[in-house]
Amino acid sequence: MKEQLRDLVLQAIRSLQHDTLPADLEVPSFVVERARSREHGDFATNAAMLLAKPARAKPRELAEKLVAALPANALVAKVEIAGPGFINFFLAEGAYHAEVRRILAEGEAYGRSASGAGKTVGVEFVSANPTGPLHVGHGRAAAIGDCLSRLLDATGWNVKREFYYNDAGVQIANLAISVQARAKGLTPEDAGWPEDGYRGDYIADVARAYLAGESVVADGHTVTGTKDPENLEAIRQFAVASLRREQDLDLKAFGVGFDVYFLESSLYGDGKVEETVRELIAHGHTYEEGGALWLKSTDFGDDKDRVMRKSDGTYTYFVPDVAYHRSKWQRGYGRAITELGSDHHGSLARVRAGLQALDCGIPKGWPEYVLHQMVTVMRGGEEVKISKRAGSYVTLRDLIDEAGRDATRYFLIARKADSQLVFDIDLARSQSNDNPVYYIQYAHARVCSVLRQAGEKGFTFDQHNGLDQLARLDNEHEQILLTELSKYPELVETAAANLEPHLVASWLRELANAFHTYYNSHQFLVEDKDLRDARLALVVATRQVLKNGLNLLGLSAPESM
RNA sequence: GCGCCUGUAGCUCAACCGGAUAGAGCAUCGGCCUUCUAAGCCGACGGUUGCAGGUUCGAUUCCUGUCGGGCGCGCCA
Repeated sequence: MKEQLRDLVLQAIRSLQHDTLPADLEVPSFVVERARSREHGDFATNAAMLLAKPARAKPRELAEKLVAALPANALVAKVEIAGPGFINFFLAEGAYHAEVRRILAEGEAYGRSASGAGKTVGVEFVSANPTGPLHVGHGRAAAIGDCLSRLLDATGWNVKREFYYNDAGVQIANLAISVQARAKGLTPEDAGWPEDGYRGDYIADVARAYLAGESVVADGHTVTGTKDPENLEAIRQFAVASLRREQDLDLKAFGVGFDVYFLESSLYGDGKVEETVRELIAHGHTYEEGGALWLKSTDFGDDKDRVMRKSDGTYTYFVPDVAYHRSKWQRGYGRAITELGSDHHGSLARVRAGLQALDCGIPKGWPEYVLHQMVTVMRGGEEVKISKRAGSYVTLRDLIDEAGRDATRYFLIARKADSQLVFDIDLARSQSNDNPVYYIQYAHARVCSVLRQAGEKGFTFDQHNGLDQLARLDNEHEQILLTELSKYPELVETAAANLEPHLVASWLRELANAFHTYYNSHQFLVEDKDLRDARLALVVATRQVLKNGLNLLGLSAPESM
């Protein structure tokens, strides 16, 4: 709808171009947007106000001319000029009726578009190292990354979800030592416990399984415990596999999966790290100082130069980071999105600088970053910091077990990524009207219930007739619901373009509200067959859009509650 | 000290990347169930958008300064 109106305005501008408007006019970036109030019609454009200056005319007079030049279109019933020079469009009823037909015809595909044109986008998120269970922050990352992926998929992108992890570095060595200590019967309270050892109970579980000779399947291969507490390498492999598997189980319970699991060690194994370093040197963006190799990242917008190779010969972590992103580029990700906790935002400028220094055609703003702020968990008005299993932090598993998958996902996605988030466990687990998740799902379940009731009352829903009778939908609540439904495609487009999945959450609430209000003021299962079919058509279309929206957030659409 | 994010109703948050009278939920108060699930609906109350300037037809949105909160500033990852 919006696009069609935009085209009309554009045509009007063009037709005025040699007359009222200068011929060499650069058409300003006017917007067509939803009117806030119904008095202002359905859509409004600010075109006249933006053109007023180049045309040296008064906005309202220019608006008059634009309106006169507007081509006729079946969509538009009435056009008005208001305020400082807004042009308000009142749509024909038929425009909304057509939208209902479209919803029922397209079903799950309603709201999908082809704007991504099948191009590939890599979305990296979570990327937790296998040193412990996933925490709330990872949960937020998982929810955001997964919903972003769904949004991009819905707008025609070929999405590759990617999880990158370090299976060989300092942290992993520390993990192995910790498990070994447990295997030898030490506890974190004992004198011989490793200095920076991981103290959570899960370490003891891994040690126990290792000593029992259990087998673990993770990322497609099987690792069996050798039972030998002295074999640190065997312990490392077993521990990494155990924790990877645990994380995968948590992610699966959360409804999140990946296309690619990328191991940092593979970058060393296949020489990609060395290759990246050679490239950087070859392009002259490095220098040696103090026995270390530096990248002149300040040439590319970083605030200081960075050490690549320490004087002990090993690389700093950001080198494999650059090599990894280079690999994404080489694998054909013309677009890449990296979702990170904002505590890592320091790496952003560094990685981009490294990629620019490679001089291999990577665009400046590549990859795009989506950063999320911290999550604090509250219960009974107090902050929760501890989980039994992990010790020092609240795990994603804790939340899923307590509040359920849907509520957890909803609460982690419903806020803008760059604002801090308070996760209220009491609210998330309350099965009451306090909880927005159930509010939305309830709307879906209610439609299902109405259809069941229809059957019990001996009514059969004739959808074809209903679509023919849509003109019978003439009350205010029906108008509001029709309008709300038609916003869905625009919403998906906007949320995807801005990388803001929270917009879907808040809009779904509005749609549910429009439905509940309608439900409370009108009976759907009336004796008048034509009216009944028309209302059922509207309500079934609402159910479809609710379902599509819930699906974008990875939430279930229950048929009864 | 420097950089990034942030400040909107008592609380938790929106506001379609400059638009018209800044919107929801929770909380508080008051209404609506012999009728499709009340996990619902309706109404009331609640605001100098942290503060001060600037840019223009118009600012919660952009710019500058300032105050408060978070995070980051290693030859750690």
